[in-house]
Amino acid sequence: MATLSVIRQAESPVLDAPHAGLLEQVQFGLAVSVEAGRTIVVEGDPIDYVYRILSGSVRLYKAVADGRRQIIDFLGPQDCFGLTGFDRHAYSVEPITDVTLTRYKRKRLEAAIKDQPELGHQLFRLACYELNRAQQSMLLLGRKSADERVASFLLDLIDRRNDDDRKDVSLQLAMSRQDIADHLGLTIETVSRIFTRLKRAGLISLQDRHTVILTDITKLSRIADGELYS
Amino acid sequence: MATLSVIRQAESPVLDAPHAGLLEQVQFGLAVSVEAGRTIVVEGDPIDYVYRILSGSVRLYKAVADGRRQIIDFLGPQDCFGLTGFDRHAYSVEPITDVTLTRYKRKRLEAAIKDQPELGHQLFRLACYELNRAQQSMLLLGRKSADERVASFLLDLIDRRNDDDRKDVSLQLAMSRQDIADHLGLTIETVSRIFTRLKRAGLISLQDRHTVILTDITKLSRIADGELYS
DNA sequence: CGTTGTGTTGACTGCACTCAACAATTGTGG
DNA sequence: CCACAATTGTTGAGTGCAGTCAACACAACG
Repeated sequence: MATLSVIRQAESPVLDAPHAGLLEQVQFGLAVSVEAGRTIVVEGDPIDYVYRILSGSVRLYKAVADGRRQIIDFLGPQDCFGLTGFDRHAYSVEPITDVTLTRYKRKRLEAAIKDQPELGHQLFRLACYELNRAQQSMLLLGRKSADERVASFLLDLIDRRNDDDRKDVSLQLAMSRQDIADHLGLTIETVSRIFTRLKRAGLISLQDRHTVILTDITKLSRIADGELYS
Repeated sequence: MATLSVIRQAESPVLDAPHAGLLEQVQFGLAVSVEAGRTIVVEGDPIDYVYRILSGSVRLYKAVADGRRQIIDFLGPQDCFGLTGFDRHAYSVEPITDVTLTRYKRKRLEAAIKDQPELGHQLFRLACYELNRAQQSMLLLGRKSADERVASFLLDLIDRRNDDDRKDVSLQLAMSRQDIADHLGLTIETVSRIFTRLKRAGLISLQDRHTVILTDITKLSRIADGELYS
């Protein structure tokens, strides 16, 4: 399991992103840090803690025996994970950059819900939000072409970025091409090819490997929604 | 939108399936019936009711502009739907057989949760359960071969069947091959081919088109988990 | 008994995968 | 700081799994 180094008792930052703010009021969180490459939780492990990201990004994934991997989601600052409603983790979690998190003892969190019904309601909303995301991904993985998947992925990143500037169309991809492929049900080669294809078509521009600028969001949206054939 | 004919005020049946029992205590449900082919709710519609199935089966699905369809899940008796945590339906729902449901006014349900925290907790567990299922489907759709998908599907049906007899290995498929295909991200032809392949391999036996008997669950499980190559 | 809908099987195609070489970037030790 | 190695990403050539198109089989139904 993971090696977590304790930094300090949590102090609550303030944000107003979609389902953010969650767990911020909870007093007993403990801040920890994990360096990239280590593991935070493993699929199937008993759930002792629930986590909230302070800085950095992580990937949640499920794996098959022979090494195949499906990345369920990427999470960034203010996002929470480890809450499954059951007593075992449904997925593994690894940092894709160095990460700092606040962790909350599950038992204490469950106790806190009894006193604060509003907290329970927030957790419910969070589960629903993730359910919606997962079901949207099912459509993507089951019925969309490779181009549609990549376009959807880029637009999703733009939408979710809890950034002040809604018009900003530049993205920092913290994750590798392999991660993107494992999230979209593709191979690195296919992802790479589609990036260059979108670039040649003038829909995106690649500054460096991890910086993408969406130069034609309208057309990208059409592709993502299956209204355009590339 | 749907045409629903009111039958009678709900009386609560008693069951102890995984997340069943839910909403049974709620007093104000109204029983309605929908015939196969009609629509119960449409993706994007405002949520006025939450539903619980009394008899029959339904499919939940998302659609793309050009007609492509991803079936999120099939639901049967005692299962609930329409609860998204937001104010619009995330998917469309259609019966695959004639169906009777109890429907609950959303507003009244939300009010009831305030008085009964336990009800809220149950809804949370339900959302988590569906989240787990959706994430499992992401792995299936993103990373599994056609054979693995079909094997997983059949085993999932066996597992979920709230039947007394755990050893029974016969299945009644209420849904069509097209439905199965749209659930597994395949085509009807591929589904059909794999059914006959599994039959020839002696893993299943097809009585008629809608009756499948799993004759080698062990091997099917190996296939589903990617430990076998056909 | 024909008609219509649903499922099966075959022949062929194509999108994304595999394999492989190369390019660019990052990291490491001298 | 450079040289080298290791990692990550890109591009090309060829393959294969699942899709497409098409014909046929079988039920269900009026």
